[in-house]
Amino acid sequence: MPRASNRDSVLDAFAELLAHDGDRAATLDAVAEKAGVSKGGLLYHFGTKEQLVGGLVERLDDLVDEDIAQLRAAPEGVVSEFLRVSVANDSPLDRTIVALARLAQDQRYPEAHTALQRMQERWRALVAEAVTDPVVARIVMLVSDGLYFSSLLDVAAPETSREEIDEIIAMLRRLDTPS
Amino acid sequence: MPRASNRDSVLDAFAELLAHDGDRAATLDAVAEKAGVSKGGLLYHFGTKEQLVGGLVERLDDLVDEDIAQLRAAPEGVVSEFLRVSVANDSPLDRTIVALARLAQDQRYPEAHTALQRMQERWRALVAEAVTDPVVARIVMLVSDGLYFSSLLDVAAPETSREEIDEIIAMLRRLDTPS
DNA sequence: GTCTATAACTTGATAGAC
DNA sequence: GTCTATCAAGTTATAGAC
Repeated sequence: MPRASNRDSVLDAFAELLAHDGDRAATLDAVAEKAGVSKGGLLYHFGTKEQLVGGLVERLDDLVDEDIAQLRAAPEGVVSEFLRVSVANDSPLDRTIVALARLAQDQRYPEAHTALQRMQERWRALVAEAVTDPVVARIVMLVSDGLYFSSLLDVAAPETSREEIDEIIAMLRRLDTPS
Repeated sequence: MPRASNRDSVLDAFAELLAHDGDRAATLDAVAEKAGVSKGGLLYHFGTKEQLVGGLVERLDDLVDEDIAQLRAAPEGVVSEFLRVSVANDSPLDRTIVALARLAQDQRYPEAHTALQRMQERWRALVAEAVTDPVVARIVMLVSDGLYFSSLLDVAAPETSREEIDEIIAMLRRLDTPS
């Protein structure tokens, strides 16, 4: 598999425009310009906008594969790592999630919606394995969703700091292992 | 103040299209048709789309006033009522929040963004009053955000039921009053 | 593989009749 | 207050040269 191709740059530009400037800013013109190709050049790689979305969906699936593996291997435990990654950090995974979340709110791109559902379900199953109390597991998922809500709208309470996340993790862990 | 005017129907139609079908579906044409007026008629009441957004922002502010009063008066306590209301129930407030959340992701409507921030800050202050532990307060806000994230994307784990919310509330309450 | 040019359509907004 | 045109700008997509 070749790397850093023009195709990849187009996908990068698409994701970044979506995540940073919103759905409406991510026009084919804007994506082409940001990627440094012409619109015709873009449309050679992705014949329609839907195929562009499809490319992003593929990328999400791959990044989630990596993420799940990383969560399983985390020495501190699945929940801690899961919540730490959930706080917006502008990683490739983060950007891809926000980009697809923007698209998922447009009824024209159901694949974006189902891709996010797939991801959510994989996370849910993993957290359910790692946590004893199902209510705690639910809270963990909702806190993670809340963190993504924040990066989607940039509106939730003054961004969650690393220390706050640590405190939240500690409290939820205490909650799952009743003394 | 007159009620059920054409102006109100236009605002209803706008909110419903935004919340149910997304940003792109809420065109002036679609809003006018759903409200049962012509586009010219719509534009008599709201001269630009920005004024239409402004109307929704006003409505949110009013509904949040009511909501805050209701939370303060809740016999079961602020947190319980707050989280119960946060789960999607298609109330006027709920619909208005989702509608403005959709708009807030478009850089053309900063008022939508600031209106949601105002709301969030009022809720945050109220919850901070009612809860002893600041970490618990933060979790409460994030769980609420998570619930709205779910109704925004219709993607989070199989919708939260009334019973689940009750269990979550009970657990968070226990957490705030250490034995 | 990449480009320019342009077609076909949609959207927000204006003009002016009633 | 409400309506019917109509316009100007922007968007996806196609055609065809290089």
